[in-house]
Amino acid sequence: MDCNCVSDLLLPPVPTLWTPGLTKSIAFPDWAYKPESSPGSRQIQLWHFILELLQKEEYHGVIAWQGDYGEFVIKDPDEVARLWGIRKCKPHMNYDKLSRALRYYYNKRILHKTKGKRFTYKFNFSKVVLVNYPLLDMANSPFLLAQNHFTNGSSTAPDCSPEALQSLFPRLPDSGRVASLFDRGATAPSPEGDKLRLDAFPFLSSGAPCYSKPPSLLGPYPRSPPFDYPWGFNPYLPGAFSLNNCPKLPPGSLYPSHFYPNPLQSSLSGLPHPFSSLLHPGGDAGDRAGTGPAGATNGTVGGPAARLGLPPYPVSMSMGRTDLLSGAGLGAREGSPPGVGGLGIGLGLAAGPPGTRPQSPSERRGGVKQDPESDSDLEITDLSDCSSDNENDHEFSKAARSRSQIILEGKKGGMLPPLSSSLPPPMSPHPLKSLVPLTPPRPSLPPSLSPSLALHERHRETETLKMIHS
DNA sequence: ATCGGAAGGC
DNA sequence: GCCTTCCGAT
Repeated sequence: MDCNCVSDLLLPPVPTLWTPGLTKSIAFPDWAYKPESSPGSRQIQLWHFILELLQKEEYHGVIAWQGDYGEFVIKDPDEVARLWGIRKCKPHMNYDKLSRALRYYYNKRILHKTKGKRFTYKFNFSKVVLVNYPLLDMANSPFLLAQNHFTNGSSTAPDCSPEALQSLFPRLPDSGRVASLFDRGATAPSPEGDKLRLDAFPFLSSGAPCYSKPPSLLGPYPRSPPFDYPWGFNPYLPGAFSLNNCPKLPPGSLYPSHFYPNPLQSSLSGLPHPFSSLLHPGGDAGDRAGTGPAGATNGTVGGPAARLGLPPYPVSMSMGRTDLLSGAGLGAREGSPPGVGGLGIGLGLAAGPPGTRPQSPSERRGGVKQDPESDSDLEITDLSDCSSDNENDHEFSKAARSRSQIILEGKKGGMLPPLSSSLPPPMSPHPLKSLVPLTPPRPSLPPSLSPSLALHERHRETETLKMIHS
């Protein structure tokens, strides 16, 4: 009766942020990567899963960001339900049940329904962000200002209560207290404590303009599988993303111009130093990735947002190897060394050769693809590993598939307008502000191209850490 | 289509 | 705790 869904077993963790060239590790606390950190369950949670789908271009025909920031549309309810059913080994999952689970999130304020719009829901980013910056004192942090930003300016205040936090990460001893951020280190300088504090605040480290790596969601995945990465790089090894340990970029890979925006971005950009400086290092962030403002600014504080696949702009990337639905558990794509996707996701490679677009499940099922079997490595349709409580289980996938309809949109990707409205000035200085050393404008040249710069960064990082610890 | 109560599984 | 399943109501 065991569910041996490979999706929950084989997928490697991925680093939170991926900074081409100037690599920087922004790892969340270990517990955040563990399936057990999901309350009451060691399995993936539905909202994780939804976010996971949302960030994959190949599923944009099924589910995609649309409308307001954080708003998404389930274009193919049956298909989403099917995928969810596969993931959870629930062959009889359907949209009715899935939507019930989504409704379950209403009370938890993780999601809410966009009334009047069919199959349209909206994430409450306060929740999502909190999950990733659990130690932030949202009540006193400028981050809070970002919250109302995502609630359409209306209605309810974000649920930033410690209780709410606990509901998501009950293991947190003292969620929501920024004080704990420092107390912990001062009193019990355990490695864990240090790690927790430092990792929780990427912007305390280097002010490097990080590019957000397409997130793996707070995952159902085990976080320490032996896994071979290309170029001899394993992002999950300690220090893998430290500045003197830059992963080599695959030949021909360039930084995509479409990294994730960050729902916090506009909020943070309105903040006083250090956030603003982190967002616009050197006062010029846009030239780095050759894009507009959204291009290079989302990484540094993009950890939480990116990790969770918050609304992409303008295009999201495939999850590659970490994409269970892409068949990670069923074997890597031929021709790709294992792990290419792992980094490729950050480089926009996993989606396929340049100029190509991964075919969405809907497209595939819809007959666009002639041979549905030929790309079975991209989609898990085999439920044989799942426990079965029904003799007709094998019909499930088929039936669901036949019900699915092709829903293609003219536009690619989940286009979302960047947040344009400005936030009110911060209510109070950020508690971390005084701890962050002023950083000079950063050169735009990625350290990967400049070893001496990398050394410089390393030194700076060290200094920063010293300051924090002192 | 959407909602939420209720019961039950894990 | 987080769904899954079922179902009546709107």
